[in-house]
Amino acid sequence: MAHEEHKNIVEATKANMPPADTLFELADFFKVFGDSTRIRIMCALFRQELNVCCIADIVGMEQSTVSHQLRVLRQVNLVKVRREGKQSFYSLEDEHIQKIFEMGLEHILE
Amino acid sequence: MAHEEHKNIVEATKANMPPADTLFELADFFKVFGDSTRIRIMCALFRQELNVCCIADIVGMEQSTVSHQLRVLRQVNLVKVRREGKQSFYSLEDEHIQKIFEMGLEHILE
DNA sequence: ATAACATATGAATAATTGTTCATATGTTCA
DNA sequence: TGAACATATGAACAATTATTCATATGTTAT
Repeated sequence: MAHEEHKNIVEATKANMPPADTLFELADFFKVFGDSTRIRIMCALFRQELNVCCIADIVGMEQSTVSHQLRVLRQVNLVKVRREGKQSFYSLEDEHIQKIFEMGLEHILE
Repeated sequence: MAHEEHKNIVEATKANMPPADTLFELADFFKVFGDSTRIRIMCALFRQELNVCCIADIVGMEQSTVSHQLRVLRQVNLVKVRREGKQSFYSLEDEHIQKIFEMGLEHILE
């Protein structure tokens, strides 16, 4: 490839990309979907809100593990908490989640 | 919460979830989106196919790094290669990618 | 055949991250 | 107040992973 042409393509492409920090944020967001424990937690929450020990039972992991991961999910606004007495009920925060899930499933089931 | 009720919710939720291995696959798929270098590579490929050194220039990383990450993207069928002489031209394999991107952006820009 | 170029790959390193154990915090009820 | 329960959190460890350097492979043109 000619040197000039290369340069042009590079510059034009760069100019059309979202700002770098947006893309970093985006990667951080998807990172949250990249763990099977978190995926299973979100999936469990599709039907209804659940408290922590139910979630732990469903995904078959320690309560502590689940608590840690719920914090991660909360930090990126994917789930929210509702405190009721001793229990914390978690639910999905965002309707994008189900759509993102579906797209991912469509891809891997091809 | 009563012990019985807990058990019922747990069982009902488990029964309605996709099989565990599907969810593991799903997590592995999203893991690929969870790295900013790969995100930037995919983003660069939205406009047109590109060869490896163009991509390296655009994302500002070593050719080697980009090659490694392109392999990852190829392994999960997110990009494909077309060889032309000395060069390898990469392009997006799947139209889901742009939609998944958009959903992620919608979420973080809220 | 050899030089020049483009890409791929293996090994090593550094950094990130998921899980667990132990324990702290917070809530309810006797 | 104290016991029992639900959840959160800190520290430690193991495992994964992204990047780089060095080099191998493959292609073109002289």
